[in-house]
Amino acid sequence: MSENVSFRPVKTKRAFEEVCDQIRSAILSGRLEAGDKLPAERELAASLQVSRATIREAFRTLEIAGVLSLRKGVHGGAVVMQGDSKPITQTVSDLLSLGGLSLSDYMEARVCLQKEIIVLACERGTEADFAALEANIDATEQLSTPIQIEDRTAHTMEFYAILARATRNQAMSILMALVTEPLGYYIKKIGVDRSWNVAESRRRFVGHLRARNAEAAVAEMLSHMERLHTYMLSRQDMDPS
Amino acid sequence: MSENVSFRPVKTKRAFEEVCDQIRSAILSGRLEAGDKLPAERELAASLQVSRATIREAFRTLEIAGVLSLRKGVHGGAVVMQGDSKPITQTVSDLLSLGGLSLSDYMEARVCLQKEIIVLACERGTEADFAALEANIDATEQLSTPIQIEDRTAHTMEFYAILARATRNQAMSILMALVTEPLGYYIKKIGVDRSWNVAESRRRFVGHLRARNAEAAVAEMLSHMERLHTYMLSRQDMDPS
DNA sequence: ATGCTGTAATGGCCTGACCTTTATTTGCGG
DNA sequence: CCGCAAATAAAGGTCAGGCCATTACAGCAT
Repeated sequence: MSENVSFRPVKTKRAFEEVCDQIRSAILSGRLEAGDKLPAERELAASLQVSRATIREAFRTLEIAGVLSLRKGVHGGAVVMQGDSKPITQTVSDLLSLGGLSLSDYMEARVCLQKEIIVLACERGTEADFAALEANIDATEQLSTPIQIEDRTAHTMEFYAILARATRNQAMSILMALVTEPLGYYIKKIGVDRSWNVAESRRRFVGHLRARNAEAAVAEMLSHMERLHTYMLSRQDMDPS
Repeated sequence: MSENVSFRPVKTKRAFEEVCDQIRSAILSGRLEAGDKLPAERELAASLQVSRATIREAFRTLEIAGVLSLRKGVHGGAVVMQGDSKPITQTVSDLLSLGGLSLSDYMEARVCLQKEIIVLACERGTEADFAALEANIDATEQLSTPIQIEDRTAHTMEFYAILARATRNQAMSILMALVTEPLGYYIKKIGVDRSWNVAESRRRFVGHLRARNAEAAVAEMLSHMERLHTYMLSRQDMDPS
């Protein structure tokens, strides 16, 4: 049974990682919670007997992970954040730009997830949600000039965020953000399909939601996604122009 | 129309963020790609006219994000990684421990996602996939002592990873990892339900997959998840003992 | 009250040094 | 000539100490 002895990979832990772990475990154990302020860099460095640079690298790590927020000035410092889903989308964006994910896989996953979200949104969405969706469509329609493409993209992403919020499930919102965020990346890369007005499709979509007709809403979304996918595939090997 | 002027939030960009952006845009534009090695810290510091500490903070940021890998020693340095989904799961873990996500929301999202994955796995899974799942079940069954709980958890997570791989969609694998990873967190926190043998349920599940019977597989998974959810709810306010 | 100014605390950044790890090169002995 | 050990060099990891920029607040003047 000598194979059964569980060796674990050698990892010479770097000092700043040790600091990270201590802070993370303090949060896990409840000794620290959202809103709490950590000691100043200089104090922590002294009490943990490491240099300030090490503390800073640890803080940086936790800041990027969305665990801490660093503020300057007197009475500033490192405070424990509420959970934040932004770091996740940055990570997904990195994954895409590194080619770890193909367009087809991404689109398929997006469709699958949205199907589930639509079903939940149909069950639980309120009139306020639907009105917010329509207001978003109206606002998006106003932004038609090429210069406003960034604002327009932001609005489109907001549309999906509102839809996800209608599920009343925060995990769904995070997953939706995850699969929506790459949109910005692709739009920057290959532009938008200006030959088609999506507002009309979205209005029909919201209509189906309001009628609690999940099947029709899914179908509407599917046709939109297929069109989008085709367009993207046709341009994915082109340079941004 | 003075409201239409698009002000943007003041963000005094920190030096290390500027460095990060330059590296990221180098990757985006293709001037850097997976496997490439960046200049040494001291060189980069000189050429960007910032201090080495700033370069290090930038590298740290990108390392946490899974973009770079730092290696010591001569001929070490920062190399651009392939896309890696590990950083994402760490982020999700942080989100959970910060209370940004409730158990119920998490479980519901997990069920929704797995439904879609099961459908795809039923369509595309090969006999090799099913055999791998069964081998995993066998291996998990061997690990029954309390001491082996960590290995057991690892095997369980591997089970879901294999299942996701059967979809032949990498995005699905990432999403699956995302919703599976918190399992380890919860198991550490509230322990496992030892009163029930999951192996049997999993074997039935694989049987349904092999028969390409997605409906039955989903039903089997649902009953497992409901049991798990009930158990977790009943213990989520207890201390780990 | 209002508004300005000074001051202290804190993160952001810099310089320069030394330690640790790692791969190569050197050199000695067989 | 070969092989292994010791020296070397290059790179990340850490440390120490300092200055700058930002911020909040107290106290003063209007």
